[in-house]
Amino acid sequence: MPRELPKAYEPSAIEDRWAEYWVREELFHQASPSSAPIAPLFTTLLPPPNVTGRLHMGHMLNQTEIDILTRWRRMCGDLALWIPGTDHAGIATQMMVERQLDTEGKTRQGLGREAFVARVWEWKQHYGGAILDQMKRLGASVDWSREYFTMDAGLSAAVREAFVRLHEQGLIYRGAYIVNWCPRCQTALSDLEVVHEEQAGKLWEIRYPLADGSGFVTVATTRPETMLGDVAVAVHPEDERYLGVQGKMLRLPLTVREIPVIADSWVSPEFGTGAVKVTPAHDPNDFNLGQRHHLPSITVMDEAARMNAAAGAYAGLDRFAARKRILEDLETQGLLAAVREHTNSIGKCDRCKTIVEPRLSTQWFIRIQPLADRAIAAVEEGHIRFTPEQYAKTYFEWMRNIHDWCISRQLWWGHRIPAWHCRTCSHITVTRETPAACEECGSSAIEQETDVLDTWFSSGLLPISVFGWPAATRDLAVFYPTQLLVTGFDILFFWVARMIMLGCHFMIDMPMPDGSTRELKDAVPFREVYIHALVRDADRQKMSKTKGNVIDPIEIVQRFGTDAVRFTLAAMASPGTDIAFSEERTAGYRAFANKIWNATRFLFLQIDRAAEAGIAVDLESLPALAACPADDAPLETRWISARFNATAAEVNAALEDYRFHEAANLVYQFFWGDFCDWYLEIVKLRLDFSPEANRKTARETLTTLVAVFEAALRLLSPFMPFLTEELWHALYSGKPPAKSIALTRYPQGVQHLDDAAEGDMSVLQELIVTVRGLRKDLGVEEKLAVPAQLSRYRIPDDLRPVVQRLARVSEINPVERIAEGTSSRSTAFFDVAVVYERKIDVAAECERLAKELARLEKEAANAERQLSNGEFLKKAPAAVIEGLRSRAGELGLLIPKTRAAIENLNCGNHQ
RNA sequence: GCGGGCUUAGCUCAGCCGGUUAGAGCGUCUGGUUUACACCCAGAAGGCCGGGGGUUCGAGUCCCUCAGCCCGCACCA
Repeated sequence: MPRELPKAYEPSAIEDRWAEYWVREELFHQASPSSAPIAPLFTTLLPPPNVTGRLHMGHMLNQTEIDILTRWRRMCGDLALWIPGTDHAGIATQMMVERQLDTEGKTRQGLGREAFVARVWEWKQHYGGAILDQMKRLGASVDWSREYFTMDAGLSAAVREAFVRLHEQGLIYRGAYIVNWCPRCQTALSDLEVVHEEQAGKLWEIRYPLADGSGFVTVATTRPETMLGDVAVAVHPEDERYLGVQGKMLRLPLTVREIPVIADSWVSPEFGTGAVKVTPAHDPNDFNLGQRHHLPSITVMDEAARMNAAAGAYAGLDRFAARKRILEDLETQGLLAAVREHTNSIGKCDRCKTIVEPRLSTQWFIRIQPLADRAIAAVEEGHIRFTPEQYAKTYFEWMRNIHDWCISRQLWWGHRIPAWHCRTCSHITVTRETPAACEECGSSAIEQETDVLDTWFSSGLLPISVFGWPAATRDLAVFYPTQLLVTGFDILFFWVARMIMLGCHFMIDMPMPDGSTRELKDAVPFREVYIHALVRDADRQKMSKTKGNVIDPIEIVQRFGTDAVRFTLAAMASPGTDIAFSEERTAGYRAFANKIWNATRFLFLQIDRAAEAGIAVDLESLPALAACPADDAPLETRWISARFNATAAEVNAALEDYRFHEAANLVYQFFWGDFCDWYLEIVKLRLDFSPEANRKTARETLTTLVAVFEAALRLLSPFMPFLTEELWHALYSGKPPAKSIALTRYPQGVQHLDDAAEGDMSVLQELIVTVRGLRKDLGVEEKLAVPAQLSRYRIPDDLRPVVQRLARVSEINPVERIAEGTSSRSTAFFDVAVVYERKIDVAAECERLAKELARLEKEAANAERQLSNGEFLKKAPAAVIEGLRSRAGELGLLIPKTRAAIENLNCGNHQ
């Protein structure tokens, strides 16, 4: 049956079809094995994108990397399981729906909690799948039957169980502390959800009069509006300037209150005036100070950061309006002593960029130290390995300075905290099942906590919850710990660190499948973490909506094809280095795909021609053939097999270490450089199917050609799954040995399969390239074949036509000595000359030779020096010395040759 | 303040455990429709590997230092 491919590679024509096929056929479904698995496991979780998300380059990089590894491991014979899902993303999703309501003139509050949450679910059903649909289109080889959502019933039950258990263990507490508060979202935030920005601000110095009228104490502040909540002024106990005022009372300006001057060594005398106002309700440090000195707290702002009744005349003003007014009033009263320029770092809400207000409020916290201790041990003891390694350091840095985790959020969308407040006795009941009455006093007047949990609480449980924890499921027994997590550094603390803490904490209590006690090494959620880089634009700028330099992966994919974009990301994904994404590069890899496409067309043409001559390729035995050609096979056959095997071995080794860029470049180099540029061109001469030709040669050549090609497709498959799937199916013309190339075996390869063939071939290649260069120098027209002379080397007879054809020479004759007056080149293995009447540019040639000679002499001197150095001979490895010796031998030959050539051209007279 | 990273060809980047002549893609220049491919083929030019010092038989690679750029973390009002 003739195989036909359109002339040009058109990715859009094939990709949708295969993407749909892979999902429809459930090719990547991985059930949990019923007995102990015989193959190694390869399990990984998709970092769950927000349901509100649209796919961006970061997702695409992440998915490309995981997919390459998963497809590779699967083809290597592992039980490969990649689990997809989405995160409910509390604040982000709530904001999205609120914005939608806003366009309808509605508000969340107007709707009420229940209706609002219903509305969010509705939104989720409608739009929440978008990002996963995009993922399907990109060919991610995930098990769709295991898709999760962090608010699914099962995962919600796990969340509740985890919360209750931590509470029972005394690791969850509730209390009034200063937290980061977003006045727009009107919720508490964890430290991680606050992003700090350096900003030019002011430091105001304000005079607080002594109550006895004996003068002032001048305080310095960046937040004058909070002064209305001041309860003291603090100075360093040994600060001589203030020794006299310690313990005295001050009159707080703009109010009728009097506050004391207290002494605390936390105050640094160098900063500002050395006197600091103390506002426990609006600053974390002041809060601590207040606790130490048993001071009251006065909250002067409401949830929206407007001044409240306690702010007296300023009540109702927004915090910044209040600041302005207060400064004006102080100025008027002559109490503003100075205004200084001051840069400080301002905390903003990660989601909405509103300036965060430290606020005293009652929240739920996790006592994190015990969890952190174990999480540190897990990495220290090597149970979890980070790549690149430096991230382990970052991880430790954070873990060792960790603060308790504020897990309550004043939102409606999320996992509601399983705690019930008793209106009668105000006891709080925390239970797994919704209680009917207060566990303390039995009153039925109980109400569930209105707060929900931080989104990262549920995603932090994913490695256990996706497998059915707290139940002791088969999945959990088999698949936990997972092998690998691939993610970006931006969620190292948010997510990776939390999974390690929560995973270790809960799983250490769960016995191993055989009933033995679980050790830390088996309690970790994953054994390896690979942190990938950031995708930037072509100018290395961070992509951002405000800059307008966001590259939409879908748009790029439409223009260049998924395979080309995947390959670009892989080829640029050197661990630890950000990716400057450039379209030119992607265009280059589409060209690569097109190159393979056309090589395939050539191949099919040959198969058809052979078939017409009655020669058939045995497709069934193909995969076995690429490995090991016969000893008496032609050089190019042995060479391409050796090259393929070496490439495959190196690709496997590179993937083992997450060196995606090396793996990709190796395949690229092999396919384009070795296979297309050399092998196909050589083979063209052997593929003679005419009756008078040697049919055995033709058949064997064709078989090797097809076998190597088929194996190379498999090698490329994890990187370019669509193209390879299409061509592989086409090769087998509708009768493939498997449902997908993704289910075939990955070539493992062997290094040094045939070094002799590689060595011989590289001399031949050098010869051809050298002659081409000579032809060019002599200005020989491209079409014209000219004679050449060769000494010190004998071309194998069967390759003579190949050299003639590829070097474009009419005849290449072995000679004793190259004739005088011809243009020649010498290498370590041969001297070759092209005979052509056209005069060469003698001056240019002399210059080239002079440069060449200088280079060779320098290198020779260098080699000489090393080889006469006793220390070198004593300490350097034998292979290095041997290599240098043989190179020195070559140089000893080349230098006189080059000198002779210079002589020959009479260069001295042409300078 | 603490921690980390980067600086190699015009551009974007590779260069693993230190080892013979530092690579790729793009761009540039020259010449080309040859049994698939102009999304192609052939050839070429282009590098004191940021500066300085050290360790070593040997340094782009290891150490120190300086300069420039970037990124995390942090309660200094």
